[in-house]
Amino acid sequence: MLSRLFSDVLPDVQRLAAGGWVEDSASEDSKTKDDCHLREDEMDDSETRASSRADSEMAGDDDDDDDDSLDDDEEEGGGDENDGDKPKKRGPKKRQMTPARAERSKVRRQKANARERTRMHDLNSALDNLRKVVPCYSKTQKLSKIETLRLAKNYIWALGEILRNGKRPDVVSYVQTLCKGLSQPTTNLVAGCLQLNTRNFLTEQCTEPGRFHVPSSPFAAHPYPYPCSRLASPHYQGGSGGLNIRSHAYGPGYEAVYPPGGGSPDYNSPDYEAPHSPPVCHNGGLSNRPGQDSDTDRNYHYSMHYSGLTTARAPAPHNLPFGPPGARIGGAHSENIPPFHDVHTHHDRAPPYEDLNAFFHN
DNA sequence: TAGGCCATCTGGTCCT
DNA sequence: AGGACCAGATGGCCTA
Repeated sequence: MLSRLFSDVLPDVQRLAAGGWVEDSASEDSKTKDDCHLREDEMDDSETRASSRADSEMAGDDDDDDDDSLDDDEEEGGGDENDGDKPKKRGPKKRQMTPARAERSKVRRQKANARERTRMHDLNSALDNLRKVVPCYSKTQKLSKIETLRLAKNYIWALGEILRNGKRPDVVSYVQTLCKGLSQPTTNLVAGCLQLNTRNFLTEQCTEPGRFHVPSSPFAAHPYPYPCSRLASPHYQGGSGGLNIRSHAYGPGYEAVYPPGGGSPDYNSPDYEAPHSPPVCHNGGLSNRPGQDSDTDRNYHYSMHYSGLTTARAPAPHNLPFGPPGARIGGAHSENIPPFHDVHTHHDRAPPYEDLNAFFHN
C-alpha cells in the first residue's frame, strides 16, 4: 500500500518540482492520494456500472463488429427494427453501442477523467503556491481556495496601494485591507499573524508608550520605532495580547477602527471590488494573553509574509513597507523569529519585493 | 447533524 | 477525434 502510495505521489512531486516550485507536501497529500486510490477503486465500480449501462444500450446489437466504418455503416441503416410505431427522430442518430465502441468510450472516459484529475491537481498546486505567497500561510491549516484567492487579491491591492501612495500604511489599515471580504475565521487568522508579532514586540521590545516596535514580524523584522496611536489607545489591549481584531458583525461592543486619514486604502475605489467584509475592530475576542489558549498557540503556526521582505536576496532589512517613512531601520532580526515548525519565511521570493524594497529604501 | 470544503466523475462546449 | 475547460452532481471528511 505504501509503495503504491509513493509510486503515485512521487511523479506528482517531481512534476511540480520541475514546474519551479518544490513541493514538500507529499505527506500532506498522502491522505488525498489515498482517498484518490479509494475513489479510483470506486471508479472501477462506476466503470463497471457504466459498462453495464453501455451494455444495456447495446441491446439488440448482435453483429459485434470491431470496425468503426462498419459501425458507421451500421448506424446509417440499422436500428430500425422498432421504428414502425415510433416517430422518426430528426438529427444525428444515436450510435449503436457495440462492445468495441463501448470499450473505446470507456477508455476515452477514463483518459478524460485522468486528465481532469491532473488538471485539478495542477490547479491545486498553483493554489498551494499562492497560499505560500499570501500574507498568512500554514501547512497545517490551509486557507480554503476561495479565501486564498480573496486574500491574494487583497494582498496585491494592498501592495499596489503602498506603491501608489508612496508611504507605509499603518498596521491596522494594512490588516483591514487584507481582511476585506474574508470570512471571519480567515480574518482572525490574518489578525493572528499580526497578533503574534505585535505580542512579541510588546513583551520584548516596547519600552516607550505609544511607540511600536515589532521585532520578529514583517512589521518588526527591523527594529525601528513605529508610532501607532491606536495601539497605544484604550482600545488597544496590547499589554495582554496585541491587536484585537474582530468584526462587529459578531456583536455589539466591537469598535471599528479606521486609520485617521491618509494611508488607508480607498475601499470604495472602483479598483476594489471585494465585498465589504466586517470592519477590522478592536475589543474583539482575539485578545490573547500570553500562553493563554490554544488559539494563541495555533496562531503561532502562522507568519506574516512580509517577513519575506527580509529574504536573503533582498538587499537589506530596510525594506519594510510600514512605519514612518524615513524611519531609521536597523538590521534584520530573523533570530527573533520564534521556532515555528510551520512558519513560512518566503526566502524563495524576491524580485517584486526587491522592487518594493528599493522603493522604500529610497 | 448541518454546513463548508473538497475531490472526483461526468457530460457539454469550444478549439485545434 | 481528441484535448482543454467548465459546471453540475455526488459523496466523503471535518467542525461547530
